[in-house]
Amino acid sequence: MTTEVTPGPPGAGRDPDRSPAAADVLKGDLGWALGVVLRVYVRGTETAAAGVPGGPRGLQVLSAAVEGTAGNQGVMAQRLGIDRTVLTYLIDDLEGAGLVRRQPSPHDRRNRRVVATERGQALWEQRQEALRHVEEHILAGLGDDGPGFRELLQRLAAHADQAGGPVSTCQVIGELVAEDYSGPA
Amino acid sequence: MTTEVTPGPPGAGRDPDRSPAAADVLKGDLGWALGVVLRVYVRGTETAAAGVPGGPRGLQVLSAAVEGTAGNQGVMAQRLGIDRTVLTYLIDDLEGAGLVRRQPSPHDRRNRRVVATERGQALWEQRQEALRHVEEHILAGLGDDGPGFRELLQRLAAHADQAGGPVSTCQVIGELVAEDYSGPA
DNA sequence: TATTGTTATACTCTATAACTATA
DNA sequence: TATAGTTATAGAGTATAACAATA
Repeated sequence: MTTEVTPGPPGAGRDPDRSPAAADVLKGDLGWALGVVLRVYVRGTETAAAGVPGGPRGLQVLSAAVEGTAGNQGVMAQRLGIDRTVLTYLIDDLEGAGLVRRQPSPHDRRNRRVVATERGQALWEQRQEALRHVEEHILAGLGDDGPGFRELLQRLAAHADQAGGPVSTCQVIGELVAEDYSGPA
Repeated sequence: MTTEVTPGPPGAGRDPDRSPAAADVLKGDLGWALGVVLRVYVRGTETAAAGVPGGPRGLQVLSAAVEGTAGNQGVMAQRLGIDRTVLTYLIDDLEGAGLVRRQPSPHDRRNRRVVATERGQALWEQRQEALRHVEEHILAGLGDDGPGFRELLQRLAAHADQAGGPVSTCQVIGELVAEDYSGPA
């Protein structure tokens, strides 16, 4: 069973496959690290979101509804990082389950405020407990530094949430990118 | 243009839609924060990965190939959090572009080690620079705490990467989950 | 028989565009 | 005319299952 354990430094082929500092490039990659943690998180919340229509994402929509700071579906979609059209389906299902309700805004009847029903509120509070368990279980890997990490992450997210709207994110990168490698050699 | 700015505390409907502490539930949500940051990251890397077949994920595969600690495609897929079958397609495209190469293991000819070609290595080094720019740009939102956050995140990811394999992630959650809310009231 | 990788197919998920209503 | 939301449809993405090669 899996006896191949990288039996030492291989003799290398004919061209320089050896990297100058290829020790743990992935571990140094911010995107990889974020992906790993996020995957573990959503897998943990899948259990906590059992029975909720949209799964973990549906539970997030419910959270946004409980929060009630969305205003309309558009900003809620942007805040959650999902398309407006798929949010429609998610809300449809949550509304069908009696967890949320579409409340047309009296000021601008095009806008619809998504609010949690009494039942949705109760369910949210119940599952919130499970979510805290998952979060603590994940952050336990950091020991005493868990709360510190949480605070930094939230600061970062709050910052990125504002700046992430338009293009921003550095135009300078384009300078470094010239050739196109999609074609064969 | 968007004159609806939440004109103060609304008078509330008939049932208690107001939450006990619904101020910023999303900001307290670890999953939401991770998602926001990850989205900003991948959007930033899309530019840095321009021309690379698989986009940001293809660049990640290339990184894994440069690292060379994968052993076979299966563990690489697990490490990158993608399905083995889709990894096949990604490697196909990268190989077609002359960036990586499938190297059958001499010890177990079922295993294929994915290694970067000279061209892939060069491209990786070039784009690595752009990736660092993106990461620094994101972490700049934390000021002096950027490096600290990076270190904590990497520790956490390395930890979760090991424990995330089997089920783990808390069985206790299941106890809290009983009813099914997928059906209508 | 078990495992690695590939392939084919079906499925889900996403997003583009067209439509309704409100402004 | 412009915007919010919905709907329909096409497209991308994903995963299940069957297969070939190797152990």
